[in-house]
Amino acid sequence: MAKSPVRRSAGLPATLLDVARHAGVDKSTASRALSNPGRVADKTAARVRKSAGALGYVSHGVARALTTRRTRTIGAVIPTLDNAIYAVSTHSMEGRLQRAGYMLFVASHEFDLDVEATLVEAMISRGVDGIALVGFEHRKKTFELLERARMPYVLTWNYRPGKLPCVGFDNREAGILIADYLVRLGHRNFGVIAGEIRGNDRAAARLAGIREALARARIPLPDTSVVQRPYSIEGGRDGFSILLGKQPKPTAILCGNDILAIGALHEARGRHIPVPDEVSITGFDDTPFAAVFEPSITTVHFPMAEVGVNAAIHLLNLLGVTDEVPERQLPLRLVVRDSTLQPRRLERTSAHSLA
Amino acid sequence: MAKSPVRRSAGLPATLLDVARHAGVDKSTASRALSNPGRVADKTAARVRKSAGALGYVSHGVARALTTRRTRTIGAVIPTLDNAIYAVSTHSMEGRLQRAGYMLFVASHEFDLDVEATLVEAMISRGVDGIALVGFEHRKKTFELLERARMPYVLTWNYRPGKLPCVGFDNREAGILIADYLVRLGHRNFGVIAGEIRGNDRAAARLAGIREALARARIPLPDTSVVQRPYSIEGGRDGFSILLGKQPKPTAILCGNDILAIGALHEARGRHIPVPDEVSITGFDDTPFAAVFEPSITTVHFPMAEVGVNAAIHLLNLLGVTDEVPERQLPLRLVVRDSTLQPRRLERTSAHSLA
DNA sequence: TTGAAAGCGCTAACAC
DNA sequence: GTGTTAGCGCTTTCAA
Repeated sequence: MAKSPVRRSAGLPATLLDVARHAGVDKSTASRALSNPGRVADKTAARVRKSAGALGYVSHGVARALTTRRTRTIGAVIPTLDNAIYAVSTHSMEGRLQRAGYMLFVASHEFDLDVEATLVEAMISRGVDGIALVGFEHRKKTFELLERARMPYVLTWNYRPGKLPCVGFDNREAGILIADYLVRLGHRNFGVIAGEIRGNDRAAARLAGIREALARARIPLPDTSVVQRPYSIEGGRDGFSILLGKQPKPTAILCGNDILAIGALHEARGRHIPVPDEVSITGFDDTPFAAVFEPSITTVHFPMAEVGVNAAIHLLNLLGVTDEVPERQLPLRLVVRDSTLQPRRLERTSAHSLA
Repeated sequence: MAKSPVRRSAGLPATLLDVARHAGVDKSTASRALSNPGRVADKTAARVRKSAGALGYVSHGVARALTTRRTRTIGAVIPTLDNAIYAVSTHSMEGRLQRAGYMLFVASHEFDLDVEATLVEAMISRGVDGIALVGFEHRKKTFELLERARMPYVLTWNYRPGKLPCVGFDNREAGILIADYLVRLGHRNFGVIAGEIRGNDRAAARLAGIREALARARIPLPDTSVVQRPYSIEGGRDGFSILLGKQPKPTAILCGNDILAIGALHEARGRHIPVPDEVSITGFDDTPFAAVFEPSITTVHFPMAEVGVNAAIHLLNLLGVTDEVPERQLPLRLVVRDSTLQPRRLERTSAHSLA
């Protein structure tokens, strides 16, 4: 007898060779029968399938990948899953990939771009067919790794016209959108509770957009009116307290996302500061909670799920797996709710002028 | 010249052979130098490392996995990432695995256990070293796949004494905890907005716990007082509307999670039904929002992050990567907040009896 | 301490 | 339509 007889007797998982022997064919035929049934006689294919079933054969993707140079695996390197926007976009991305037979690695770097580079290397090493990153800003090393490995990749949650492989929207525009709105309402004193900007070019761009809109309206935004806090309710609370201590008091506080806004709103409630009457508060993201919080939160709607789906499509397209063309620039929408209003002073002024 | 000279010239990623040639050693030496430096002369090791750096060598994990039969990869098959509890536990799990040099596959089955089985097979096929599943209930096929592959696995978000490889808590107890609390407050008419029970044994166990607690107190819970809705704000709103239409009106509504509770609370606010005065509402999970919602929500605290971390430890332990011993049974805690109160009728009754 | 050789399980030419 | 053969890139005995 040759080397290993039917090794399943040893309790080891069945290999293609076991299946082939069981079906009385060569392993190459078994291979074809399983993954390319068209190139094999129907009867043979059926017999092989039956043997595979009988032996509980599960293909050894690692070995297959070594020859095909495809793992049917994508890597998503994200800041964190502990924030709804990345959780939701990663979820929708995975859903689309799953439909295409791809599996997704997910790894978080907690906004540390050096860790990100390490993770990208770890994914390349594991043979992923493509990689999704968040944002435009990455270490030089990250890009080098990607290039050297000729790795298809897509940058998400941000968009810029051109041939950059990205799927998202213009974050600066999002900042302008909401700041403009407040300016038009008549606000002149602003505070900003930014999330962490380091390692987060989207947040930085949003802040830049806010600055730009205010500058155009000749409204100053001193650095002391911009506080950076972690994206948490606590962060929003802190930020609010600090900004409310400034003179002149801001009549509008822009928060880096809805969580921060909720924290700010909660702190305002605790201090019996009426929102929006005394101060307007805004968020970003438009998470489901923004609509049901009391007061409901004015925010910018980000198409979280669409980011993920289109990132998946972009990658699958690059891999030649789909002809579907990704929507690369996704729509942004200002959602006006109850947490914003004209500043009081303005009302008084109007009242005066009317009197 | 042998077969391929320095193939990097072809633009292909460097292989170990390229590194070896560049360093003037055999590839087996290069291999040792890179992954087992102790078994190689320091000078040689240094030279190999330098060559690897110069060529931008990234190890081909797929090929390595074929020989070592280890991919340093874990699979997490979860219901969805679109729910904070799974997002957070998956996040913490990934964090712990990352520290140990493991990478995580994440795949969602949207509460469909047949899909789950497919995903488990896909992961086994990709050679994961271990798998984390959510809950105890799985298709027979899922367990067969796991056994046949001799795959280390852990069941999360649930706990039962014994040697079952699980990390979580007793969901039935969670249900009892909160139902008992409401019973002690004096409630006698209950409504339940359960999340989807199918394919979710945790939710089913929670509901069973609620039923058990009520039965012990001889309080009926007709099937019409239990509605199943998707875990969403909308679901909570719907459920609330339906239950409020019943006679007798429930004085307490238990929701399957905080999201449903928020939906119910929002609907109550829309209908000007005061909570907790007219109806008490509870959740499960204790997500950060439960504390800041108005009214703040009475709920059961689930240690989401701990579930993930300990699942990771459990798996790493099974793989012999760590000696750390996982906490398998995690603590549960009733968190009483402002969305619950004694039922009004009881107040009146007491008033009467006092008069 | 290093090199030579075998082989992990699979696919893909290439013959027949 | 099916079998034969040669690797994919790495680790790992086994010798030297």
